[in-house]
Amino acid sequence: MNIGEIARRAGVSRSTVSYALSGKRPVSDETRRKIQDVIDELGYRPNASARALANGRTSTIGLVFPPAGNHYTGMQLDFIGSVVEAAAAHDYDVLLSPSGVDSDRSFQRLLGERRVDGAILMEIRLEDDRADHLAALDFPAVAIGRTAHPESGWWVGLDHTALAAACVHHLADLGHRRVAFVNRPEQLLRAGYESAHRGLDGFTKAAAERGLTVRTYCCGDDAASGQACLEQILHDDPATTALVTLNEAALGGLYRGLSQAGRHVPRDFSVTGVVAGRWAETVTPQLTAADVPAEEMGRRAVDLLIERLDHPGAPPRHHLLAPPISLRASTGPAGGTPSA
Amino acid sequence: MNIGEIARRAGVSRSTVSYALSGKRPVSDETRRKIQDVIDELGYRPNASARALANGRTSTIGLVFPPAGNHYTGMQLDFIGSVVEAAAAHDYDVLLSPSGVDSDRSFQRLLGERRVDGAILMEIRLEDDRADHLAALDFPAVAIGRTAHPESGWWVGLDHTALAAACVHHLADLGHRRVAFVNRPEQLLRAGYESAHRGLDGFTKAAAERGLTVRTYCCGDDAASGQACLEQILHDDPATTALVTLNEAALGGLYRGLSQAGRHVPRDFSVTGVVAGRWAETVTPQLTAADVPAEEMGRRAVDLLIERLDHPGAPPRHHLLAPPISLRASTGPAGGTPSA
DNA sequence: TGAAGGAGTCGAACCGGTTCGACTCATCGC
DNA sequence: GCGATGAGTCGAACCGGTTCGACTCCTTCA
Repeated sequence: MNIGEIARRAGVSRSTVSYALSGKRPVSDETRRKIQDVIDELGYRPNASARALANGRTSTIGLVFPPAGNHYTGMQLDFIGSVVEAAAAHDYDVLLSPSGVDSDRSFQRLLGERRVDGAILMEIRLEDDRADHLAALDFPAVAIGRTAHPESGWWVGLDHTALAAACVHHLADLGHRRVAFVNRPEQLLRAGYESAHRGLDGFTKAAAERGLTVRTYCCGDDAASGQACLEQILHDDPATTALVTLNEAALGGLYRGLSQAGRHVPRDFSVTGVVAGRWAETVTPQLTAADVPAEEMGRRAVDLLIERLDHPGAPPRHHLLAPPISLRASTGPAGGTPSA
Repeated sequence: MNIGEIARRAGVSRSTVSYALSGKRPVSDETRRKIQDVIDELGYRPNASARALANGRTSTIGLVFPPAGNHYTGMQLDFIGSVVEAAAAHDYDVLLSPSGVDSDRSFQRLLGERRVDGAILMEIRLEDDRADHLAALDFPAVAIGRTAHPESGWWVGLDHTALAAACVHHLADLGHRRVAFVNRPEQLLRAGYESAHRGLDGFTKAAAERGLTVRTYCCGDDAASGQACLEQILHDDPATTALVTLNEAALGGLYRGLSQAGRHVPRDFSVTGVVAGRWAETVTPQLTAADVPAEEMGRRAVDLLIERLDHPGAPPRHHLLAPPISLRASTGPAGGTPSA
């Protein structure tokens, strides 16, 4: 069941078996065939730990994902799925690492104990100690999201600034003048999550540019918070006629709040934002939104990481994506019905 | 940076360092302190591959999850998150394995190459070759779901039969007489997915028991399919006043279909089913449903697996869960408005 | 015809840990 | 005063691969 056993049965040395498998030195056809027969017969597969120990590569990448205590959003699910799939295509496995409460500990496991060849980071912050740490170690990593200093790193990012601005322009073009912004939870904003910050930034600037009256809100990642947030919005300014949101998980709650306030979407109230496409389609009316290309981002992150692993010392590369707004059914001209 | 370096700097042998770390043999306080100082100074962590090679355990469990080509449902996301979290609590990492198109290949990676100590299987089928294969190998595995022969295995399951029946009884108690069942996609039913089969079974039997008129449907895992399915239901029997579904991802589409057909939930039409709680709460009105305790199931699966790893040869254990129906807002008495 | 070179193979060292047997040295009981 | 006991330590073997250097043939070409 190990390489020695194969060698014995095939009547060759262990190194010959190794070379027959790796092809790193020539092996005669006859020998190769004999070895292959034994391998097929016994169903032999080389031990991954031994191989990793010998050649220093684990063929595994780490996926560092958000604290498990929080809810996961559908977008994160899409990232995970696409990363696993893309990694498999390159013959890499994916090790999940919760960068939760004790993020140091799991980092130590991944890097210190050499469990992975490289890492993909999710839920990036503008000032991200994990990213800094990895950069300082020159450890092969790719971020999904970009820090405040994006030039020096490897990442795949979404241009949240531009996307939020595009949402504002879309609403302004439809004649909306009083618009709310529903962000991720306050605790994430305080922690410096880049999507929350850049999205807010893009929203604010574009709104100023178009002379809109705006209010901005943080909202928990669940339906109940979304509903509460919407009540607050209408309480603070009943004349609000539209909102932009980054908060996928709150979307259902926002819709519920609107429906209970008697505002029809899109006749009385327009909703748009930045959300993964398949989740935008689950609500009624379907959400007009900048669709987060989660699958593409995961795939590109893996491709970049593989490239970095294959070419150590290569200069940093990155992709900044800015998908267009998909027009669905949740936005319409302002003033269909004057607000109560 | 390896154990020999630590030993050299501390002026002891490699084995002493190993014993100081593992505690498997006594080491004097003074020696232990010297070693610890060196370790702290250098930030040493033992190499996981070397350790795995030497003691035969990787401290990693494999999570075999569904084909990536399909959409993931929120429930699956919850499983993944809770499994990772529970595994971390036991000092295990989680390796994701897509059991996709080429499920043999990734199985070979996991088991043949000894990348994991044990495995957790998701999306179980009644006749599940993966489960059979693992059982034949006596490989430590725990299924989330149960096959047609549940006595012999380790698993954490949901009593879909009872849950679907409970939904039927709930609707029958409210006076509904014509009820539809919306299952997972036909391809999954054909493949023998246990939740689809047992759920259908429980629905059919309970409906017969209560003398209901029923139709059953398969429905794709997305909103568009849900909407189409609902149109079909009302086309086939416009007098239908309620439905039971196992299809979380189609839920938004079903609601949209109802709304577009002018059926108000719950006044004209009741909806219930088996869905993870936090997703039941994102739709409006919130879904009265048997809440899938995804988090608990993931946690219990990990606990069982750890137990099995720690006590090889222990007799099979399992948990069959049957959470009660959470009454929310999507069901009501039949006949509120006679159907058009 | 003999040196050069390449194909094919082997043995040994190595990767970085763990663990077993053996050794030394105190301590203790009789 | 001496053997038994156990704490503390070391060296060597081992886990299962990879890789380097060296060796043997067999061709090829001067």
